[in-house]
Amino acid sequence: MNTEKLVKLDRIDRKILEELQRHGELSNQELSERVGLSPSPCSRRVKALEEAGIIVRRVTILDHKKLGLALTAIILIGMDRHTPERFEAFERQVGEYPEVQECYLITGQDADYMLKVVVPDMDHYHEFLLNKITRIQGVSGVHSSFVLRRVIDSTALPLGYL
Amino acid sequence: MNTEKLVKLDRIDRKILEELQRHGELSNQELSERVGLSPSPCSRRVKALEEAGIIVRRVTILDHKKLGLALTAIILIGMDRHTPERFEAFERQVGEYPEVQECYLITGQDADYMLKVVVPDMDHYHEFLLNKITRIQGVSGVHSSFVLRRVIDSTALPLGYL
DNA sequence: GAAAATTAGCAAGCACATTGCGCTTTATTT
DNA sequence: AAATAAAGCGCAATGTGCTTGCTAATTTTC
Repeated sequence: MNTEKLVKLDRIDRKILEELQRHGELSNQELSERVGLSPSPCSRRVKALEEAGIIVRRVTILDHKKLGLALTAIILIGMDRHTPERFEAFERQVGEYPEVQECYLITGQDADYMLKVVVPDMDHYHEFLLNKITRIQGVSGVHSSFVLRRVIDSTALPLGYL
Repeated sequence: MNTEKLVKLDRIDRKILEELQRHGELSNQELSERVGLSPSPCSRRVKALEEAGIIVRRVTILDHKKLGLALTAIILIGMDRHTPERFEAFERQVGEYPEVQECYLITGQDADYMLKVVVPDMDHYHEFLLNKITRIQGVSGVHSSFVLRRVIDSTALPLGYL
């Protein structure tokens, strides 16, 4: 199984992860200084963390407003029937839409899925909802909320529990 | 103002952003090949995109399961009074908690804030809710949902609208 | 259609990442 | 507790990739 949480992380590994999850642009040289190591063992540790699958990938965060993507919506979706076929079809379809940044199957009586969707404006959102979401088989209830302000928008995990 | 959406992006810029927002680890050399450019102008374009603020930052995505952070919760929170003081205090407090990955002020009658929270397990979640969230002045309603499965978990923006 | 400005490509210099190796430190075993 | 084994750090060298100046070509503007 892939459940190899046997990977032991010491204090320096945690420091490396803490730095990298916020500053992915750091050079190995600067990273090594921040964690109190010389470049070579630092490079080796990062490589090991990648191979262990703890470091999954690197991404670049873009400014949505400057790209004309001003509207972020949170959509709660309920399904009519809770069958595997319904869920599979929904997930396959939703995966085709680049507007969907996040899609989670969640607990709760109100909804089955929570989506985070990014579009230029309300017109485009309306169109997205009508032509894409509500057309998917099995979607029975849809509740939209809109993001007024991004108080916290991070990808960092809490490493204090390790 | 910072509302300089006057930044003109041609086809190559869009290609660069499309690649980088999914593959932040790409070397400039490989990126230049993918977008059909030689290394030097590619490097210059990336630098320009950074200086224009379109590229905000680079981050590293970690595997939460391998780090023993198996529980992700979606929390909808309602406030008793909709005063600026209440909101400011709430946001300041929430910003102190590393478990909170996302916090949005949202529209809707059911809730004022939506939070995405990452913790090791249900025990820790319970503790987090009791000792941290419900202790914040003004929090009146709290509704928790838990992520059963991550269907889509991306940071990529839809660049097709540009 | 001509001039100006922007941008690509080349080459060189430079910085950085990486690998091998000896040494120190930590862990293990008797 | 001593000796041996194992893991990890740092140094130095090599190789790769990034970046900057300059010329040529392309695109844009008047």
